[in-house]
Amino acid sequence: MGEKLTIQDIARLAQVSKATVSRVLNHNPSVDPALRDRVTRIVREHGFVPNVTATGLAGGRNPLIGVLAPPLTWPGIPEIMRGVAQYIEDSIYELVLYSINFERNHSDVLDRILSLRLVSSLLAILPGSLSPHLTNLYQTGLPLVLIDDQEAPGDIPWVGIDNAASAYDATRYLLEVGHRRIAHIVGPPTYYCSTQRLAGYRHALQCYGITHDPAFILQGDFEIESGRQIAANLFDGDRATWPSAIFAANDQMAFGVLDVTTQRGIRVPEDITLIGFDDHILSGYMQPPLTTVHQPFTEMGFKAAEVLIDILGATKGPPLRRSTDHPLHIQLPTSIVVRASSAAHSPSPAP
Amino acid sequence: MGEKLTIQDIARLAQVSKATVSRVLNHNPSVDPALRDRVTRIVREHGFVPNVTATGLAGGRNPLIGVLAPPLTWPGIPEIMRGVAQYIEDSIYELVLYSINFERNHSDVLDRILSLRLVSSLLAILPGSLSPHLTNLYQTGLPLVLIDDQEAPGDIPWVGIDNAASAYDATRYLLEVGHRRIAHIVGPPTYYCSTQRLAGYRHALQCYGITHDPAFILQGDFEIESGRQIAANLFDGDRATWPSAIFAANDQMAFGVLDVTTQRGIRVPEDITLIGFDDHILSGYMQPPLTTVHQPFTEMGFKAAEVLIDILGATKGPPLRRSTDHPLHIQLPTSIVVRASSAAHSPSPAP
DNA sequence: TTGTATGCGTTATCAT
DNA sequence: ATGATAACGCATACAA
Repeated sequence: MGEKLTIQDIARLAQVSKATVSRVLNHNPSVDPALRDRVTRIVREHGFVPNVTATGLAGGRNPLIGVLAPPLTWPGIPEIMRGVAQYIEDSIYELVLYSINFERNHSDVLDRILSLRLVSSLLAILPGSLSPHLTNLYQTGLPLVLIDDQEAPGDIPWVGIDNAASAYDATRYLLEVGHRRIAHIVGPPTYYCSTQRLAGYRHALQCYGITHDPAFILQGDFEIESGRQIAANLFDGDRATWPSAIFAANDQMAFGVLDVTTQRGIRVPEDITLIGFDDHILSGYMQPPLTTVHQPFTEMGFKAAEVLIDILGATKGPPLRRSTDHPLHIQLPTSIVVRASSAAHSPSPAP
Repeated sequence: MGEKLTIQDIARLAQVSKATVSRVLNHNPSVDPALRDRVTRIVREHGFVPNVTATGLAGGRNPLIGVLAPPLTWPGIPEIMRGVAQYIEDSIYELVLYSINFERNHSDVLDRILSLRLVSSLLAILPGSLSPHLTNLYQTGLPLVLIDDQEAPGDIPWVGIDNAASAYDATRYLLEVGHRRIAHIVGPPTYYCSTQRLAGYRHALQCYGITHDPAFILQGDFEIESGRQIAANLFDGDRATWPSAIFAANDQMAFGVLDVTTQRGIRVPEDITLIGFDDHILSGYMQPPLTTVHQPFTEMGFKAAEVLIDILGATKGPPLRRSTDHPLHIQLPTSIVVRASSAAHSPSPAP
């Protein structure tokens, strides 16, 4: 099993030339069926697997997919990677993981990765500051798929969710259980997902004919601490000015809000209803458990891997054949996970 | 930046032969300092990086480390991977991730991985049923490091914790705050860590002169449901028979216990004190937050990567030079994280 | 349809 | 100390 067989050995055993073995291995149609079977049998019998290194050198392409990912301890990343790994596992590809540390890595790291010529395709997860560089690389032919909610999707194949629609749904959910005074804690304004979620929130209010109250739009930064400060500030005000519900643009900020309500004895959802976004793995364990918008992280990873491998499969060696259709953007559906932070009752009977 | 320079190009630019450039690249001492500088400068100017594939084919070794890991959504795995990635990031190596699904993968998958000859070294995390196969491969020269608590460490380089000592510490902690009736929920008996933790528990009781009560040794299986059932069973009994404290061999079983205490209105820690093992990412968010033994997952990953790369560095090409010392086993220290499940008035941690 | 020969980019073994 | 040149294992253009 562990012997280092080469294509030469198989050729000798099958009484054919290396070239023929190679053709069989690569499913070249111009090979006699009988011969093909004989070679195939011997290959299988000996468990021969072509040396990836040699194949890569000779043929150009190798079955390696580079995955650029933030630290695996970030929320949602393990779930995404699980999906990626799941799809790749059933393919002929292998996964080369580049765990990037945004505080230390710059675009030269990306250059080095590609210079090694180990991987010739990339699946980038939340590339952040690397985005512009990746765009350049894509223009020059690098097969690339993005999972990114910080930048608006461009020409690059992209997998994600519809942030505006999801935020619309979350807000409408609150409206439908009777809330009319709904605040929104916004994420960093430079993030695409922040502005989209804000837009969805606004749109929902508009649809329900609710006049927009600027005091209910609260600027956060996705960190738990910002949720804490915003809540403290809000609850410092006269109770009459409080909203009856808060829609936080991510779960972490909602955690911050919960921290404050717990400290001050403000009841959730009786005094104030709370809904987050992401379905963080901790959300179901909060006190009370947090209602939130579930992001299908695993499915996103799975789909992104599928898209990339599709692109690779369609490629007949360099130069890469690019579809001239509109850019490939895949939006996966989200869903609202109702938990106790919103489930108790409606504050006022709906009309 | 993206041009495909070869060693030949550099040779031409530096007016030397490929061989010399190769020597400079590989820090071969037998090269004229002046020449070396000239070549080095040109290499840097052009950002030349040798093609990994070609290097691997010609030289045998490549800078690739295969990491065999369970699904990234398993407890502790992202933390371990974070440590692994952190160390590898600062080395010349790259990380090839093989996410293995224990329900589907068998040892033939391992064979295939090695047959590809992509990676020639492995870092295996909780290899489970792959252990015997890995042992064979190690015997035949595969550079390998294990992070595994299911099997007793053998000849293979190994990174982990001292389960017996850690369980001893946990039990002693309970004894020192006054408990004398301490139950232990044991993990699967086939796991090395289970028997070690049980041994540590027993040893601590012994040291405190406490007679061993078989009724306080409860057989679980590391799953949350077993904790639930054991607790239900325990609390069904006469209150006089209850222990005053429970030491669960992992946090998940402790979660199950907490589930039951909450349902039945049993106060923790007032009525019963609880301590777990692992410091699961959810433990600090339980109600009440769970006191537990912290496993230094990130450090374990970091250290394991360091050990493997040390081994690789000591290797002067195949055959691998093996140290004849005693097997390399590294035990990292654990620590007890005291939270409210064992300390009545400890503040609840901020998320 | 099949075999021969060349090349992929690098390292290593010879010479010089 | 440096330069040719032969591997490394495979794919492929070309010849047969």
